[in-house]
Amino acid sequence: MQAKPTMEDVAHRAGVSRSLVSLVFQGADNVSDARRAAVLAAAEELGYRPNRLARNLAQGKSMTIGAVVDDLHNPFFGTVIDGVEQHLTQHGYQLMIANGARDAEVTVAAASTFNELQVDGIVLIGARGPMEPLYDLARRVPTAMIARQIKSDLLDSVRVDEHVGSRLVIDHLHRLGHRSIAHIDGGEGASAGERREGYEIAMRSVGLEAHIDVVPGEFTHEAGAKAAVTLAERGSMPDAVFAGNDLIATGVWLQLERMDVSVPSDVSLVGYDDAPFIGIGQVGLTTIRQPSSEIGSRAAELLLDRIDETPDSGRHEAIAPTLVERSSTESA
Amino acid sequence: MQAKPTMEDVAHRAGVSRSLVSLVFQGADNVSDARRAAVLAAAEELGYRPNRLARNLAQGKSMTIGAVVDDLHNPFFGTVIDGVEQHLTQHGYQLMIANGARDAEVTVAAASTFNELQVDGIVLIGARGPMEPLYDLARRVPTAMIARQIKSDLLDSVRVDEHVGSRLVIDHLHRLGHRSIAHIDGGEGASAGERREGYEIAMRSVGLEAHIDVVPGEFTHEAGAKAAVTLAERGSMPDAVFAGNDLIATGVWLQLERMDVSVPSDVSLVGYDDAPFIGIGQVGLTTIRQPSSEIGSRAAELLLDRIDETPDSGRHEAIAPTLVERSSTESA
DNA sequence: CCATCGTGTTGGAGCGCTCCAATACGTGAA
DNA sequence: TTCACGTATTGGAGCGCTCCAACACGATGG
Repeated sequence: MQAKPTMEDVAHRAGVSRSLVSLVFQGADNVSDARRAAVLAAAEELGYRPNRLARNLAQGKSMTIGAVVDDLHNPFFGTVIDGVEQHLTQHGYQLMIANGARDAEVTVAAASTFNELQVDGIVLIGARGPMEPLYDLARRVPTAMIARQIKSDLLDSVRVDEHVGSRLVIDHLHRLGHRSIAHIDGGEGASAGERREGYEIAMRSVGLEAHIDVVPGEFTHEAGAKAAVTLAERGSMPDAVFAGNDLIATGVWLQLERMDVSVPSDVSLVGYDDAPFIGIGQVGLTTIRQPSSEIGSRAAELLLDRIDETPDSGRHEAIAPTLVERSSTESA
Repeated sequence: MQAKPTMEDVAHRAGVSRSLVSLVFQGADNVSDARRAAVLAAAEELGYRPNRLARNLAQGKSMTIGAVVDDLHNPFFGTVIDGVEQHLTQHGYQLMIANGARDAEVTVAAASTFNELQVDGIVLIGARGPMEPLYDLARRVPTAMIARQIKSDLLDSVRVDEHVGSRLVIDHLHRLGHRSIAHIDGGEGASAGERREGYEIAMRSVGLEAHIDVVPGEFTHEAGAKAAVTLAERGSMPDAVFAGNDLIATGVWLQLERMDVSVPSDVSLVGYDDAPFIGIGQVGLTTIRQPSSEIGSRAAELLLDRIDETPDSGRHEAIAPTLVERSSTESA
């Protein structure tokens, strides 16, 4: 690692002032061509790279946005990030990502670090845990939240209406003649609660309250497999399983197959998210599709608005999801 | 957004000097309990958060590492990141992630930004494109590379021996009696070239050079589906398909099913990476397992060593992968 | 020929912090 | 009581940059 040249070095070499070098690197237009060329040449020769840390400190802004993602392994979040990133780069912002590792404290810590790093805004993707620390954060730095139902003037949010999603699932299964429909939930995961609620509401509204059966889980493949075991150990399998998301669904599916229970002939299975890989194999997974990329870019848009001018109220948008019917579900 | 209090403000409120506040926040031990308490109280009351930007600038280090990931959607990279992150946090470093979006220029740009942001080190995960700009980067900031075969003293690297992996695949298929084995490659993706080479070498060594058939692809689900169409349009299907990675394999699989070609009875299919979801369904995908998390943590370890003390030579490690036999392959 | 203007350029202060040398202040030894 | 010493605290310089007021200077107009 050679010692890093600074603007001062470049200025000296080019025979101009530090200020002039600064102007050149900011792309100012009132710099004579000769000097500009001299500066650029000197910078090139020295291998000079601007120190953005110093620049950000001096300017008081960083043109970067921090995103904290609840789980990097969740393909849904991956697509959301695409949307966020696309919108941000279009507007000259840089996106920096940190992993929340499905842990509320890690999430808050990562977000705080972003704050201390003076990012211009923060996007929380599927953040879990108590809202208070997150509100506290939102008071300090413009924040947008994705995939969680909240109502606050401190930040904006975009999510899918999970009650509608759950309703679509239950209606679909009910129409196919299934009665005992178990739900494996996402535990503490963002929107896990709403999906669970939506499931219960929907079950009631089709007269299946007696069959309400929530198996506690997590938004992971492993939790899905574990839940399948739990179901099996109870003796009688339900007619159908509504998994909290696709990751859970694939875990359930794999485990059921291992136990010689087949999908869909023995049990119908529905996921949630429409991850890219779940159409695979003889049997595609019936699931709920969320416009993930759009959700991401919309959240980014709200965030940039908020950075421009802090509004006195929060904007909270909920988008209706749709059911994608494949072959992991069939009539009873 | 309330105006941000600075150390000066805290110092003033606590009736001490700015330096003392600094000492408290650095956890210095030679500060009297009374003053420390006063400082902490003042900070609390003002809602003070240290500005890490300023701190990093003054200290000349940031205790953060930047990772540029070729493709956030690739589950293999996700697990690699886990490994990297685990090792780094253990050693007090923070991990910041940026997306390379499967594009060499985006990758270099992201890495440069990290450099300008004065990160202490950079991890390139599956970086593609010409090495020159990456070497240039490695000259400025300690760098480690994952999943790409290189030989340079400027940086360290950890990867899987792709030739061994390809060899395992071909041997497996050959032993099952398959002869025409097509390979769908990962295009410009890191290690795509080595897998392709490995495929060709292995095919030759089992006497199948006449059947060498590389279908150009990309490390994505979509490219896999497209390649399946390409194969189908040629009239005769190969006996088996060796997909460049699991993403491609799932794409191929899905598309084959759509075209009524079944796996494995009509075509045996092998993937690469052992992504968590591919065991799903009646038929699990036979694939190559890489110890991804270990690869990540090992790379992080090499990087931290390099940060401690710049070595005059690069360390390049290659780990042998293993074959996981599931049911997407069967005898001819 | 001098005042006026505009384009280019510059020095200095400042962003919020760290770090070091210098200082203040007890405390125990002489 | 005095001196030396160690501990706690402080002011100032500096990290690499931006921004602004000030300035130099050739071109313009009366």
